[in-house]
Amino acid sequence: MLLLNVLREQTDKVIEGLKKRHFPNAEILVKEVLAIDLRRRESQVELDNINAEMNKLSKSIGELMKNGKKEEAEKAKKTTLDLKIKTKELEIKLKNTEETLYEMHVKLPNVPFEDVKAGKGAEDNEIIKEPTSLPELPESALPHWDLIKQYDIIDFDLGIKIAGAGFPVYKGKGAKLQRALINFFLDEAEKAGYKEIQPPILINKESGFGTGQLPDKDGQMYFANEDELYLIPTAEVPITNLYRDVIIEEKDLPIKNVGYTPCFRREAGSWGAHVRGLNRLHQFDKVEIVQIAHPSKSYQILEEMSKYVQGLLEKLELPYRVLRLCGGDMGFTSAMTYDMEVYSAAQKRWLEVSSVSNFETFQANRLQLRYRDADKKNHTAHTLNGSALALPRIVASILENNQTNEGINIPKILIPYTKFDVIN
RNA sequence: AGAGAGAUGGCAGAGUGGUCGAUUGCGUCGGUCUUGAAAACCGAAGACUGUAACAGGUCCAGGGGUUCGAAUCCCUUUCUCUCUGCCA
Repeated sequence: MLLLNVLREQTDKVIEGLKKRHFPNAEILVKEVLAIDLRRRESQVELDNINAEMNKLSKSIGELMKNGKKEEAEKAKKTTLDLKIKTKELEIKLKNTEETLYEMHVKLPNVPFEDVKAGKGAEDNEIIKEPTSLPELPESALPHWDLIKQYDIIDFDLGIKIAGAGFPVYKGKGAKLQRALINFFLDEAEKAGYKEIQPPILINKESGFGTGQLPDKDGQMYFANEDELYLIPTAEVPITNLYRDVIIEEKDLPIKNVGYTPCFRREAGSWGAHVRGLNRLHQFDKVEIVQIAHPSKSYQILEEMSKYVQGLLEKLELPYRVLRLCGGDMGFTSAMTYDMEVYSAAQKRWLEVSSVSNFETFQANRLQLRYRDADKKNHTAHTLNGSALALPRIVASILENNQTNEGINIPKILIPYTKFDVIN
């Protein structure tokens, strides 16, 4: 959430930023929010003044009662009656104004960082880095949805039987490969200074709001109605919300956490022919890195996180490219995002396997996440996160890129984890 | 799930209708003393909002109510603890 005073003081910058996202009616909306905000403050001041008067009167009534001046006290009581009516009226008015303001305010996405290019969608993303050449497979090469059947390692039909489409069952070496990847990612993160967290995978409304999934993405999360809990779409939600309503000492920044969790996404309306096999699922595994950072360091940290994720892909010997998302393709809460895409040679497609973002203060404002500097002053912290990595597409590209006539070769770095070097 | 008790500042813990934003202890920070430290003593210190700055306002788990006035009384939600039941 953008702070209203930022909106007030940097109106043009905000409008310009939202235009980069091709956010419809940016200018009108921001101006309207500001107008309502002004109204809100006027009502607030009016109410404050009446409250001040009431407080004074109440105090004096107490004083009079104590001194036994009952009649005068009764007289004073009568004068409060008018004030009370006014207070009620103003409170209702203020509440309405606040609600209107909130509804509009909460719909404003984050302002992109200055380096982010304007753009409508995926076609406008900048390619920051890409391989000089792409792997080529023989004509007989199979996409992963055929390979998993051939070697009987991932079973979609069984998943459909017990849950539904998009809930695969991993079997034998398929399950072991998953487990190996998870352990590998967690070990690497630990080496890089991240602290491992195992969070709950159901979260409440407050948490959903804190990281910005609610109200923006309500409907994309599974919801356990009886208990009003959401299944997490990413570990970002519980791990970042660990720091909701927290004031961190400046010297403790940055805070680096990593967590492995299953992730659940309804993916309502986003299904199609191009999302076969492991390309899009309702449930998948992901290791997520999360940092709470000092505002002056957050972009440096974003670069570090991006490099870290690239390092993982290099260790897995997967061809990848790095994109900087344009305004229109970024998530609602992000100020700048790098996407890492792996080339899956049998599908001849780039698959997004990681998204690393700096949210600046957008989440922290919602979370009330602050840090205290040496002068004991509180400031809003910056939050960042990134997938490191999302499993299914990594599995898909390992299967496809490493296939041979004798079987699928396991990347060298993973063999100590899988304890086998080929799937056959 | 049932019965009871409770939720107050970083923590512990007072406060049961009127200068209470809140006694006190611990912890924290500053000072005196000391070569330095400890101890002792003195002092400071919540968050949010608002203003050019003051002022003012809000906050004692969340929401609602009673009252001129609520941390304090009533209703409600959530959570915690104890006992009973059930269960990985």
